[in-house]
Amino acid sequence: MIRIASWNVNSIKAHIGNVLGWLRSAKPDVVLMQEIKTTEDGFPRLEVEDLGYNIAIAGQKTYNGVAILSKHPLTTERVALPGDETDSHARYIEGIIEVPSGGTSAHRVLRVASIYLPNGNPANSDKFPYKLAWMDRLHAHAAGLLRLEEVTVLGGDYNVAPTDADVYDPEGWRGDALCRPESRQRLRALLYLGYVDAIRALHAEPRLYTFWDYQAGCWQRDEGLRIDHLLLSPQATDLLIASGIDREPRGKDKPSDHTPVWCELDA
DNA sequence: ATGCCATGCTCCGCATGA
Repeated sequence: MIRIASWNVNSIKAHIGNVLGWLRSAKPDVVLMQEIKTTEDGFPRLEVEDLGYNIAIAGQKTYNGVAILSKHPLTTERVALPGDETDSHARYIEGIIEVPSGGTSAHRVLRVASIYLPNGNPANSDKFPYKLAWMDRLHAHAAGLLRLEEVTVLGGDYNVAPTDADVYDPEGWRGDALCRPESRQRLRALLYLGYVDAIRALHAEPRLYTFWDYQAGCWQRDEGLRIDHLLLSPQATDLLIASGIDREPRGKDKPSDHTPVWCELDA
């Protein structure tokens, strides 16, 4: 059994206490982390390694930045999404994890990516076409990964609420880049390739959110959005046992505005 | 209609976020 989580921590340095506390209690085997907001030299590597994690980082000063944490051996495959050499944002890192299987020296290969998809707001600015182009690049790369027929998890902050059921106030968010039809169409296109949303595969209940704005008491009113996702390849979907959203970190003092989403694979 | 709150840096006002 392997537990894989994705969490936008909104600055690893500002929230390291909450992150370490959650790692200790939730004990995920793999963490796909977004918005670390630091270069590799500013990442609190020793504190995380002390909890038994290997670390792979694609860092950036001030903004963005993604990482992979793994209790099992981890190899970095790429630190950028292919398709645009001029894109300097640290929004993608992909790695290979060797998961021990059985009592022998055999292992199963797990491929994971930590994704921080562009927000895209305001939707009438050049940030929106950047988001859509980024999603097109992700589609092309994700299609290539499917041809490998591996156990693959593409997890992260997709900055897209798939349907109105994933938004507390669909009408109010209608024109937002997180909910625009162009964004949702591209997220659906990833699913049509063959990837499965680990939450929706197992949960039909309403008000499943992963993000609550800091403002206007959104957390206290449970006014959130589901924008963090774990997309599973068919080979990973075959192993899917459980999934969920861990709301506890969002209720702590000085929290990230996102909370972890997780799944368990029978691997 | 706007700000609300929070992050980091050209660090006390700004850009960015969702």
